[in-house]
Amino acid sequence: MELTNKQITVIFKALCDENRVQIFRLLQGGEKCACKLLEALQCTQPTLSHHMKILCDSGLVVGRKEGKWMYYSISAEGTLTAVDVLRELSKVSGSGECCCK
Amino acid sequence: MELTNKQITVIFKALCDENRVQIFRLLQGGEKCACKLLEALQCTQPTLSHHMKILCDSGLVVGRKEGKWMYYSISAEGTLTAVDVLRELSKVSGSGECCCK
DNA sequence: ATATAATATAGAAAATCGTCGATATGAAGG
DNA sequence: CCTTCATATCGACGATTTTCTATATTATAT
Repeated sequence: MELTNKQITVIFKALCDENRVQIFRLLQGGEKCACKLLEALQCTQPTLSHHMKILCDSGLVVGRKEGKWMYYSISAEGTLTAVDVLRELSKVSGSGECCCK
Repeated sequence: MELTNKQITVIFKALCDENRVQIFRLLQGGEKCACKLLEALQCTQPTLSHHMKILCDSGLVVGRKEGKWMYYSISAEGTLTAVDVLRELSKVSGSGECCCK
């Protein structure tokens, strides 16, 4: 896959904000319409729209338009990628022949 | 485990910055002294110190003091927790009985 | 066509974050 | 004790992010 450092930050930026984590948890209950999320979220509609854009850009969430409604859900592919990236980053391959003595 | 939304943001904030991802990748080679990281990082020493604090606060990295040197390494426990949190967040348990029709 | 309803975009204010230079802390060596 | 070296903290500044109000877009219904 080989993501750049920049691309990695875009993924994890999605989970850097409390509101977005809360949205994520709401989506664990399955696909939700934007209006349902808005009810739960104590913020204005443009603010929700902004957060949904960041979540979708990260690939962790996908949106689907149906008529005038937007439905959002957790992306199985996106979250798998994120877990992979995190596990890859966690791999330590060296012994750490340090250093300044 | 049961982390709050706030605690989750602290974990992923660690990987929201390109420099910190780069530091993480350097630590994949094993424990490194701060001075080694500084050489690789094109930033000032206070900036590196600031990033290391955020990385340690996230639990993904641990620091060890030895004399006047600080050694940093990837935390196996912290990264496992992070992967767990991410996998837990990715679990969809509902069908999404939506919604506004 | 016009009105209504859901969502997105633009632009600005406020808060947060990343960065720096200056300085403080703490450990080792003369 | 005094100096030197590695790292941490402080205070400031610019950049980015979050949030809002106002407005635009797009789809449905009358």
